[in-house]
Amino acid sequence: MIKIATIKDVAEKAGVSTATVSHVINETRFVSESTKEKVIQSMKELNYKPNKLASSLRSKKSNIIGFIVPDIANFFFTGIAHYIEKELKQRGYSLFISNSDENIENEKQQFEKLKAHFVDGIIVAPAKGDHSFLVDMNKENECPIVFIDRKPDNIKGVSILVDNVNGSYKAITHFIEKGHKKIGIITGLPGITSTYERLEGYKKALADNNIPIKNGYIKIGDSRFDSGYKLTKELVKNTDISALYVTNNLMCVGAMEYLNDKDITIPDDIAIIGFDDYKWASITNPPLSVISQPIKKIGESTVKELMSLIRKDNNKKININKTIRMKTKFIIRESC
Amino acid sequence: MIKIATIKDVAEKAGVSTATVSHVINETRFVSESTKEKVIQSMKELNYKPNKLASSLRSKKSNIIGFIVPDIANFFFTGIAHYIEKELKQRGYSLFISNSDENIENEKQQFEKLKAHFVDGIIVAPAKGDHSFLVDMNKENECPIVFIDRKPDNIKGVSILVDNVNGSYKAITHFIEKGHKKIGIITGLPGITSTYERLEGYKKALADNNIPIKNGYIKIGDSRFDSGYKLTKELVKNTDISALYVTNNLMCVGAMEYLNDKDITIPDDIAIIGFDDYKWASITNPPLSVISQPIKKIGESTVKELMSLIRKDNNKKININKTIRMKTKFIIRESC
DNA sequence: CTGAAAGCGCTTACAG
DNA sequence: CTGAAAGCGCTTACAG
Repeated sequence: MIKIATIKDVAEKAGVSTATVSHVINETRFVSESTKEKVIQSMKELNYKPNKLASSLRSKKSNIIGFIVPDIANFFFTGIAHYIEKELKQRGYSLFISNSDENIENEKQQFEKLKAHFVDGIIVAPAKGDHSFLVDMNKENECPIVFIDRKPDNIKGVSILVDNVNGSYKAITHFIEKGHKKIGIITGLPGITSTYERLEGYKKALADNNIPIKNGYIKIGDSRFDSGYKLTKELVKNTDISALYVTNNLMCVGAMEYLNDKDITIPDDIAIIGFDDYKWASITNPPLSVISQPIKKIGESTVKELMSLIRKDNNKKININKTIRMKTKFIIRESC
Repeated sequence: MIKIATIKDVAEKAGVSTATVSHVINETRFVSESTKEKVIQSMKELNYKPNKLASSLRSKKSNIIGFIVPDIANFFFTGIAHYIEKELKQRGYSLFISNSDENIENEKQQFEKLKAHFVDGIIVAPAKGDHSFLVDMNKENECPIVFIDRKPDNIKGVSILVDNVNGSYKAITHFIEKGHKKIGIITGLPGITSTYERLEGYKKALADNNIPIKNGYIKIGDSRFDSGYKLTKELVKNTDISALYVTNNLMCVGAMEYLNDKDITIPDDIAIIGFDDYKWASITNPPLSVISQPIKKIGESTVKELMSLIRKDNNKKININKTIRMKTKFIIRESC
């Protein structure tokens, strides 16, 4: 274990002060060419790497952005993460992703950990639950936050969401146009804005077409594969639905698996529309129609908003309340 | 922006030294009940949260583990990440995931960033390229590393891999038993051990069955959807294969999409076997046969090995060289 | 054009 | 049983 070089070592070797070394590294004040050269030379010889931790401790900046996802195994979030990371990199930031597992306690811990490391901003798809801890946090230690996919109740902030109501509306209207009247829905976790909104769109489309809303057709899932399977089974056994709308990708796979298992033909016996598009949605049996979210645009827009928050001075940030809605697209394949 | 409480504030309020507060927090030496109570009370009143950054700077420990994945949008890695995070959490660690995008320069940067934040260990699926920077890094600043999925050339360390050769062997043998002799393969990125090994298994199975290896049947991909599509097209147009083995999940989706697009029936016209199992592999047209990796076990085993490295004293770590091979499973569905 | 020095918020030998 | 103080490796007003 060789001693690792510090800024002091570099300063001594170059015969300058640590201040000068620091300014050479960060380009934070003018340094004459000749001393600059000496410093750079010394850094090379010592193989010096600035310790970011110490630097963050002092400057309260890290060039790191945190992204708290509710499910690291959900393609939707990792797809967005991919684009966020790309955008961030261009601007000199790194992205650290962590997984709350849809648990507000985990999420809170991760917020604290991230803040303790002086991340310059946090992107979060908030789990269900009371987020009032955020206002306390931000009182003490301002850190820009952007909400994504959903937003917490009663908390101001900027959110990048999708036109969930309209997305559902398009799907259900399509079913109706095809003659369906008995349309089931499997929603995501309750207590999340996107769940609520997607259900709203379903109800609105039915109401606008004078089709009564039947509670038996509405199933509340947990966004995982298994509940998609199980709830589809319940709908098939207990109701006479001819169409099914599943508002989350993993549950939709579960739904299709059940229908395939039971040799229920899609779309002839039951038509189906899912949420979120993926490469594999084209090769399912039959190819799946979906309401698709613009993950690239979501990623880009998220970074853009975050950057503008980071650049603003602290006083202005607290009261920003802004919701951006991105457009969903209805991709019709063969399942409906 | 309220002033955030520090350990000094707590110490003053409680009428003790910062040393005592620190020891109460970390339980690092005995503190009498009465003073302990005073300290805890003061912490509560001030809503004190220890600054982990400062603590890490001093103690060189963070309770954070870094995970560098080569593709954040690949279900295989995020599936593993899910289990790693779960295991780590039980042991009091947090997981920060970052994405190298199969680029060694990115990976190196992320290593540095992670180390600069005194992560207690790093898990990495190394990108293609020269990893000698790792030995320099570890000379200066020892940090346990576990390699996963692949391992870098000429670098000692512990690796959690899968029996790739055998996995391929099983797939190809199955094809041969079904009467196939013209078997194509699409591999992942060159320069990665798993790619090499999976190709080896393919060649070995052919050789053991006295089937000549034809270079025209071997296509080198880049692990992404598009190359799966494109290379399948090339194989179909330029060769007479009756079976296709795709050694990566995203490329396999591309391959199936091409075959479906061209109405080439699976498995009658061309049989297909993929790598990695997913929920959606059961609902493709037809359901996909795959060589499945035990992602849960991989995650668990990775954390176990990492923990034992963290606990060992530094001198012993450097020379550890150990490879663990997990078993793949051949899941036969209807595509072969 | 550059330096001396305080300070970020902790931990930890040393001392009693 | 506890404290005074050095120090982790940086940044940054202040001063000249």
